[in-house]
Amino acid sequence: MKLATWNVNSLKVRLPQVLEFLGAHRPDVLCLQETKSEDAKFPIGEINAAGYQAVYSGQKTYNGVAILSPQMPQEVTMGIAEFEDPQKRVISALINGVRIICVYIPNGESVDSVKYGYKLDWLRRLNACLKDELTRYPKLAILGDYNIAPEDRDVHDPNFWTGKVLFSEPEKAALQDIMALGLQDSFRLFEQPEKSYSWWDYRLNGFKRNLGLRIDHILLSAELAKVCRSCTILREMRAKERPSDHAPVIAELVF
DNA sequence: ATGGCTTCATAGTGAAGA
Repeated sequence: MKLATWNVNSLKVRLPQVLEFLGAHRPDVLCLQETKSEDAKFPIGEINAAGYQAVYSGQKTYNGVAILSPQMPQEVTMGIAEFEDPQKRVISALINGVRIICVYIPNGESVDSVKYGYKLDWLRRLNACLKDELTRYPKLAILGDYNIAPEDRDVHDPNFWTGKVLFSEPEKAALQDIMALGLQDSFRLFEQPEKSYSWWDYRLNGFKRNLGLRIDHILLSAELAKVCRSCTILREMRAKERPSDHAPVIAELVF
């Protein structure tokens, strides 16, 4: 079973690349973030024509998440339980007996921004929600754009990024608290190339100079980590014409 | 080594992303 995640930075703009990706990799699950698409404008026809079903929760201009699968997703829920949030950042579903949670964690803007406080509060609420999901679904995968680089090796210049948003201690601690629920970073279950990142700034030739951060993750419950055989960042998608600033990440599970 | 892209909503600029 192949599980993938990709922040597409506008599904409307990236739809041709998404369809190409589905054809090339045939994932069983593809989680999308930053669709920036109202539900009424979601390109369901093109996705169905590619052999995929989709569930989605979007809004105009900002945010927006979706789960694509050849099978119709079951037990679909939107958002975080018991948390009223107008921003469309979470969608969950059961696919093939695996609970899939697609997340677009807030960016935070900067550590002195009100959005940073929202991000930390949001992470606490996600933690509580995941704790509950784990009790109900031992086979749990949380995929998405976390907007947090977990360790020094996930950042092109740790000195530059120390204390900055995406790499500040409270953010890293919040991610560790989530992993302490019993979740593993699938990417680090395997040997990986040095300087592996999933996002590169559009500015300053960030991709060509590999000035990146690894902020897109696939976290797996113990039961799924046991059967995970690979996890790969598909950086070639970032090298295409008119790319998203994020590359997809894909993990393979063998039951 | 972050003002220096890209996208969206709009009709010339501004917000937001990371």
